[in-house]
Amino acid sequence: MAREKIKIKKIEKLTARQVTFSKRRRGLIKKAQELSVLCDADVSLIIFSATGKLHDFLQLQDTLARYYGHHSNKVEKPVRPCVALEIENTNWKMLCNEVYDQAHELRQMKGEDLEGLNVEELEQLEKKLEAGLSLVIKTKRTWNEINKLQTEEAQLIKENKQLKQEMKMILHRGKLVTVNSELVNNVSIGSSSIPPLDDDSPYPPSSGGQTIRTGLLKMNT
Amino acid sequence: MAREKIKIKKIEKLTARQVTFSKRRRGLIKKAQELSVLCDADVSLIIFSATGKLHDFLQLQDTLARYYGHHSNKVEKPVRPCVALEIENTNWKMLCNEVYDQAHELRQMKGEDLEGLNVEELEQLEKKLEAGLSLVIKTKRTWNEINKLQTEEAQLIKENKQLKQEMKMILHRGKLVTVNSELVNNVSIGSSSIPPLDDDSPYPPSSGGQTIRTGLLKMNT
DNA sequence: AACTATTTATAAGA
DNA sequence: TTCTTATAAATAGTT
Repeated sequence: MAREKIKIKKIEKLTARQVTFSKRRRGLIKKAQELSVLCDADVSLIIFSATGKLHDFLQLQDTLARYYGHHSNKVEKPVRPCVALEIENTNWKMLCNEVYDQAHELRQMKGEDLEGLNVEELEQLEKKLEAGLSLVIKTKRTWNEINKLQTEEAQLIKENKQLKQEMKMILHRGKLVTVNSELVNNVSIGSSSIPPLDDDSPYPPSSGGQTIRTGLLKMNT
Repeated sequence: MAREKIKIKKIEKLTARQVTFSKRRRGLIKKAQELSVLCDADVSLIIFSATGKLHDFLQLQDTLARYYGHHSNKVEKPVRPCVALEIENTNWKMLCNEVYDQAHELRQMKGEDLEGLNVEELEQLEKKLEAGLSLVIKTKRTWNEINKLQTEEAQLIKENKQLKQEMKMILHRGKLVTVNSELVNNVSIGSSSIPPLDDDSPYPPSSGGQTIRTGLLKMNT
């Protein structure tokens, strides 16, 4: 707005940027004050410089209306540096940095953005990926083992049920001969080498998954 | 600032005040945007109208967008009072979620936090890691190849120099016999299968590194 | 920090 | 609200 028209884009030269920041900040504050007074509006303005320093925290309405009542239109700036806000802003920027760093690491682990790395760095990355991969493969193997055991278990349960059924048949035939109902209910024959069997299997297939999850958790902690 | 100079005090006439509010609000927002862009500053502007019912909440130059290089010119976000704070909160939470998700993905790529994954998910993870690893290995191989070539090149240059030296010796002896100076200077003997050699090697070792960097960049783009 | 040629914002009117 | 325009205000480059 003077001498030459400028493009609204970041001023590259540091000193020029600082000067412009200083000038325009004053102008912006003045405009904000005027708006608040002229139109009875509550205007707050929070300006952080590029370095993250809080420059102005203005709550204009109340104080300034009074101010203008006393001193016509000379402009002052009630700067109230607010530590809480500065901390908030710092947190925000730190979080942004964290997002950026993580995104970069992720991309590199996915084989992207490798241009800037030398052989040593690439080898480190390779080792990191291999370490991760080996743990994943190990975990997968564990799972496969578990699944295999689950299948075998299911097979055993099935076989057990069949055996139990056969057992009952045999005992039933015995009952027909001896007419001893107590022996049938308890399914226990003293001299038999076959262990007792119930309808409630000690390895219910439905609860198998949960048991295994717990087991896996233990294995990995 | 026009037609007539005005005193900076509350405009009594309601309609005039509303008109001025509308105009100056736009101007203020524009100035705030310009400051944020020109000087790389974070500028927030909160404008409550006199009634307190309307307000503008502006967070200019979204920090995250800057980090990711997005050009989302968030010019104006006119929202209701409670919504403004919610937006801030939402932004924060979204960023936190992003950090969390990325951290989790990273940990899993490093072989941690695998408890919750089933075989399918583990296989996906394995594939992801293998893909990344293969790219890293490929890049490393390229580098090793380049390093090998560099070494060989250096060796060849050394040998060439020795050969050249020997050649000169031979020619020098020849000169002593035939007294033919032109042959010595041009270092070219018609019947010889050895190509001419200069002091200026076509592969200077000093520029080798730079050449290779360029090549690698091309390979990765 | 001050100066000043220009650009920009805007008060009043339509 | 929007447009116009005369004028006030802001400011980019310079000193």
